[in-house]
Amino acid sequence: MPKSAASQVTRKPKQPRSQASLKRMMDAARQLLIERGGDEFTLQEVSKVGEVSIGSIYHRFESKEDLVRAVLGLAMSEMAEEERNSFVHVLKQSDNLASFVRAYVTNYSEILRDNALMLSLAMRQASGDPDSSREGYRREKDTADEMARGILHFESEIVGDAKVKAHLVFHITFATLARHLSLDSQDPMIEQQDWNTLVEGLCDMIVAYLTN
Amino acid sequence: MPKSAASQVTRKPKQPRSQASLKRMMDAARQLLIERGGDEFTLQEVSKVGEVSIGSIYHRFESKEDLVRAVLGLAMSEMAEEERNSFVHVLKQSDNLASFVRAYVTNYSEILRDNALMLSLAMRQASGDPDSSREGYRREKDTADEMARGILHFESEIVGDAKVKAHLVFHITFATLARHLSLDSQDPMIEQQDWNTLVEGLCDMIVAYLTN
Amino acid sequence: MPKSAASQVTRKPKQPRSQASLKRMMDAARQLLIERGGDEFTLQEVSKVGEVSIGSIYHRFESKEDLVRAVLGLAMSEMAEEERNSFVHVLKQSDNLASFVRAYVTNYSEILRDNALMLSLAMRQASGDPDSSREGYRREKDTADEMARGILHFESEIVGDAKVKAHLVFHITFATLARHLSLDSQDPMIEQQDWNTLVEGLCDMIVAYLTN
Amino acid sequence: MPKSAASQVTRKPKQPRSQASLKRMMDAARQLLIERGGDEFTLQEVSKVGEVSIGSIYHRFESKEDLVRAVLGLAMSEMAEEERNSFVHVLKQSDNLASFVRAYVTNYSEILRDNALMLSLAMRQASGDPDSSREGYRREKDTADEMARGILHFESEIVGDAKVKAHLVFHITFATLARHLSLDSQDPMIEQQDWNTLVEGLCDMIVAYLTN
DNA sequence: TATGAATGAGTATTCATTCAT
DNA sequence: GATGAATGAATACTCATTCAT
Repeated sequence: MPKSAASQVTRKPKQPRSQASLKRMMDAARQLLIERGGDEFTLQEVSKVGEVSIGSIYHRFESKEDLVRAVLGLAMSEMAEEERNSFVHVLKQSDNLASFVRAYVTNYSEILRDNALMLSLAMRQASGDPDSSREGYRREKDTADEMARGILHFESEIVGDAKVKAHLVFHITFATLARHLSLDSQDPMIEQQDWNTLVEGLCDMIVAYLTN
Repeated sequence: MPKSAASQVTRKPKQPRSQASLKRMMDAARQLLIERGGDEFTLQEVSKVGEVSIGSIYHRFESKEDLVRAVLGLAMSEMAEEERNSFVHVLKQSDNLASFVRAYVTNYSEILRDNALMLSLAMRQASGDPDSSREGYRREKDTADEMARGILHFESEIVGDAKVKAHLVFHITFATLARHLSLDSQDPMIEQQDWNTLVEGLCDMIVAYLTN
Repeated sequence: MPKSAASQVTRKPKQPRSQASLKRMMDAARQLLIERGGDEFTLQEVSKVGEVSIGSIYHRFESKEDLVRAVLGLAMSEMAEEERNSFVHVLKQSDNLASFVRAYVTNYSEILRDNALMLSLAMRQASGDPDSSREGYRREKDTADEMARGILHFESEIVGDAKVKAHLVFHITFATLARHLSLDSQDPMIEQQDWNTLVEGLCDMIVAYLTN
Repeated sequence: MPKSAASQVTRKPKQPRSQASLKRMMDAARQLLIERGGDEFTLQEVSKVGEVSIGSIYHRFESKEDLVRAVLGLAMSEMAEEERNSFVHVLKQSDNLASFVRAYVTNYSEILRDNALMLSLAMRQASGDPDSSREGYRREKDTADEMARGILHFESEIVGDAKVKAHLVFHITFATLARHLSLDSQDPMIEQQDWNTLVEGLCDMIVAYLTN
């Protein structure tokens, strides 16, 4: 069971009333984060939207940055959870390397797409905040390990060092998808058509690489 | 011959004195941009470092943002110029697809690495500024076209639609390299060892994709 | 009972501490307004003189202009109150039209004279600020109505349409007095001698007009 | 013949080219003064609109304020000239006091109305600028003297000290008309209907005063 | 004389954070 | 614990005026 990311930066309230207020302020912050496409909101606004006093926010978080970090961390946690669930599902249905890769990349790209805004904010946050950066790397590594484990199920089809290749594949996959999603969070991103072409090409490339 | 990017946002001064002052303010801004890793500097500082009055800055640029845009645009222009020069060189020395890809990716990754900070700033700028975004897309497309032209020199070795594959290859190359450089500009990035592994793996993947 | 003009532009604080701070900032602003003969003062100065933080000012008012508007509005309110009090007094002591007119104009001119600076500032404010303008018109109309009511006490002495004449008389009275006070707020205005002549002549003219 | 007001604050250029440039800058300033309803324009704008260099402006005027003063002074001069012309005309056609007063006030009010904006700017200018203030008083006195001379043509009809009464009449006339014009320069002023009522009432009052 | 680039002092406003109630 | 009024440092931008060319 994933531990709440918020717990890492917050005094955990025991009272239900306090838990509700913590939820309200984080929800408000998330909402504003999405609306504004960044942290260009004031704590006054969080206070208003979430119906929490500013003092309460400072009772839970040491700074505005802390609050934002917690919200993004939680979002990333939830995304990781989605990934794990999706992964189990994908693995069950795949009986060869090509179909696994295709299924995995497709699913993963959808998850990234759904979380594009929060992800890009978390990545922006990471540059410049060593803690977030480390956290991000850790999470990315977890996912990479997982994908590698999946690929290794089909080790017999792979030519060369399966482990090394698997990790490389993940990094390239993530970089490519992330870039084409997060390059810009408000534009319509890439056209659906191009997106499909990109994903398919990427899969072909991966399979070619692993099996040659 | 590439036209200075600055010319697109600036009244071009004819006087040598003015040109010098324009250069001083842009240099100062670039220096501060690098030192601070972002636009967290004041115009007072630009004024001091560049020995230009604040009024002069506003005489040339409509806003601080404009100044930053111009500096980043110029840096991107210069990088594009480097790319073009490098490309000619690379093409001359390569007599098969594998060696071209290897040489190109290696050279390109070095150029990106040298310009990592400015590039990441430009990318950050692009998200949220449609104009910069468009400009960035245009530039990326130019480079993609160029790389594709290079790959097509070895069309005979390629299996499938060379043109489509070539463009895909560029996008994946750029995404992978950019991500591993720009994700964070102040950390020591990736270790040199890992970096070499990444670049080599990427090349193998590309070649495998193109020739299968 | 007149409602404080300030209440119309300000969040009314319930706490005594806050009320005190609101009073301090308005007093400071009024003082500076008078000292400088206009709004050529900075909020830094208000902050210093009134011993209130700049933030507090912005907590109460949306802008410097708003603060000035509130101070002038309050001053005009107070002046209107003075007028009302004076009017009752004047009416009691007068037993014929001539003596009423003389008493009224004299008293009114003294009130205007005492408030000359704030009045001229409010008039300046009104030009260019529709809200203030409307407010000014309303106030002027109220006073005109009142004076007309006074004159109508002596309707039997009046030749022609008493109501119409009464309003005209007020407008001419106000214009004449205001002009000779506000034309310039720092100069020694008109000499006392001339002023007396003016007021007397004005009264004569009014009486002649009403009774012919 | 009226001496140009500008001559009092300006070095007079002998060259026709210079005269043209002086005219251009004053015209530009007048235009901007009218457009903006005040001196809220920059010398850059004067420079652009009038196609004169900023240096040229400073060659003719010591400061922006000086330029504005000159433009307003010129406008006031022209208005005075209009008044004089109108006065001669009015006097010729009038054969009794009442008709003279009526004609004079009507004409005068039209002149004021046509010059309302420049007049109100000049009055604003005067408060706070002793020189302009004195100039304004002088001009007003000239007009007062003139009107008094007119009234004295019908001395036989007047009861009391004609001279004293005449001056008072002028001041009250001017104050009333000026106030109802300049109170606000952008609003539609007073309705035409009210305006006519005001002017007629004023005339009646004056005649009643003079003949009783 | 004419030009217009350069100067830089001056100021309203924002908002994270504190702390008295 | 909760509240939200108070704090005040920090900063982009304007524009009259000067003066080198």
